[in-house]
Amino acid sequence: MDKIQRVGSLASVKRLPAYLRLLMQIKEVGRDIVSSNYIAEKLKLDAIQVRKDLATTGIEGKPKVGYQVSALINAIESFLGWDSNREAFLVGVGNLGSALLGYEGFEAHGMKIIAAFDTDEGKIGRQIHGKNVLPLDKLTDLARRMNIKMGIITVTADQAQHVANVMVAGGIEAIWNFAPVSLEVPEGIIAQNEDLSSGLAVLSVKTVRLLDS
Amino acid sequence: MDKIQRVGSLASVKRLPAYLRLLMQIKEVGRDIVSSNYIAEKLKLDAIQVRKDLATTGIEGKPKVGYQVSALINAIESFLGWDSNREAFLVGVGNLGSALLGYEGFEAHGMKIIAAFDTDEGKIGRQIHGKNVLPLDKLTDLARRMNIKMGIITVTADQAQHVANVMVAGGIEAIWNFAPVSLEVPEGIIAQNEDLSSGLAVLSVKTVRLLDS
DNA sequence: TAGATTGTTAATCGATTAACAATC
DNA sequence: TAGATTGTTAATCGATTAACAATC
Repeated sequence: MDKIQRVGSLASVKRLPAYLRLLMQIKEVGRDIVSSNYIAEKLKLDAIQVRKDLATTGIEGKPKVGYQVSALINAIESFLGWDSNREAFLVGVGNLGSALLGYEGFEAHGMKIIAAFDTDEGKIGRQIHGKNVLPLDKLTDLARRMNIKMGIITVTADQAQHVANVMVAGGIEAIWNFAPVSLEVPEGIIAQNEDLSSGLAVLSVKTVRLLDS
Repeated sequence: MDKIQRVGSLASVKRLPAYLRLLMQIKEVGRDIVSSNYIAEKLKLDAIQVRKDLATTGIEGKPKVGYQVSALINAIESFLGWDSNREAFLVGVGNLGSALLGYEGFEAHGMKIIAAFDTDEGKIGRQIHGKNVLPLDKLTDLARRMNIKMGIITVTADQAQHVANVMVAGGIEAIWNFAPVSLEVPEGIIAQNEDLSSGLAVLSVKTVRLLDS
């Protein structure tokens, strides 16, 4: 486990989706071979860094030639697990939750949201972007019966921990959390916090500093 | 400029919103003083790191006592520029764009979305979460006249660069980009990319590795 | 072969963590 | 005063960048 963790830094993993997108475009155009230099230039990264990042996926390029585009795509998708198809439940059908339900790109990322949950009677029973909205208290049982392993949380901060508990009770092992709280989850459960305000903070600071100078 | 950049790492800045949220809660409860240890415990961070992070905002605590909650809140808000009120334009009234238009928390972050733009005739002229949807080709002129300095991009990847160009032409200086592309912007313009697929990649890798072991 | 490109090993840089002095 | 807490200086760790060897 430790060895696997060490292979490929977290920062590398975060850049992989950008590589993947670029490679898809390159493939679309019909090119078979690509160099780290080309990728670096397009994504405004360092070529050495590109090679290091790609190496984490296990792919090998050919000196003087470059990387084979489709092999690279496969390697990245496989490394990320995006070639499989994991089913997910989403909880919290507010603005953001609805937006995620409507986003069609997730299937290309190996994830399919198959149902949504909420506690609001006005939302339960409706369909949003073709997905049924079910009562939250059905989640635990359904997740167990359908063997769902992934959950997405788009409720408010004060409800998020409760929702996480419900998910864990249902056997969900990976939680993508958009609520601005850090969740308490048992050992072995993975929680990834997606905090939009962090990004806004960075932008704000850069803006403030720019205007200062 | 270099000196200012060095003060406070990017990683520190990203954690500041979490401190701010916790401090708001603490203030709500009526507590006036807080220690770095308490904050660290609540947010599952290291106390030394908390003190380092807080120091970047310029605040000083008192040995043996701790930090004054309201002073800390003010310091963080001021450091981030969240005590001011910047007006922003949003472009791309799809699922995500609509969600952001409906998010009421931005005003607490010093940002107010005052209008939305799109190229879809079916959306132009409508209101979404109380905000008018205007034609994109009005943006440049309006941004100039209203002195708007911040833009949010929630269009698809292929449209994002064009929208960025339009924003820059309108005098917008800070762009919060949710499209999965890295934007080309002139010197002096700040573009912050918010790439959700990076987060999903991290979660995916952790999941894959977990299931492997 | 020569040149271009990969991949590895070493050096640098930045961020986190540790040790400890300062102080209310 | 003594103990608790901040703040600073040093050490460690991880990630990026540089140098260079390997190779098609």
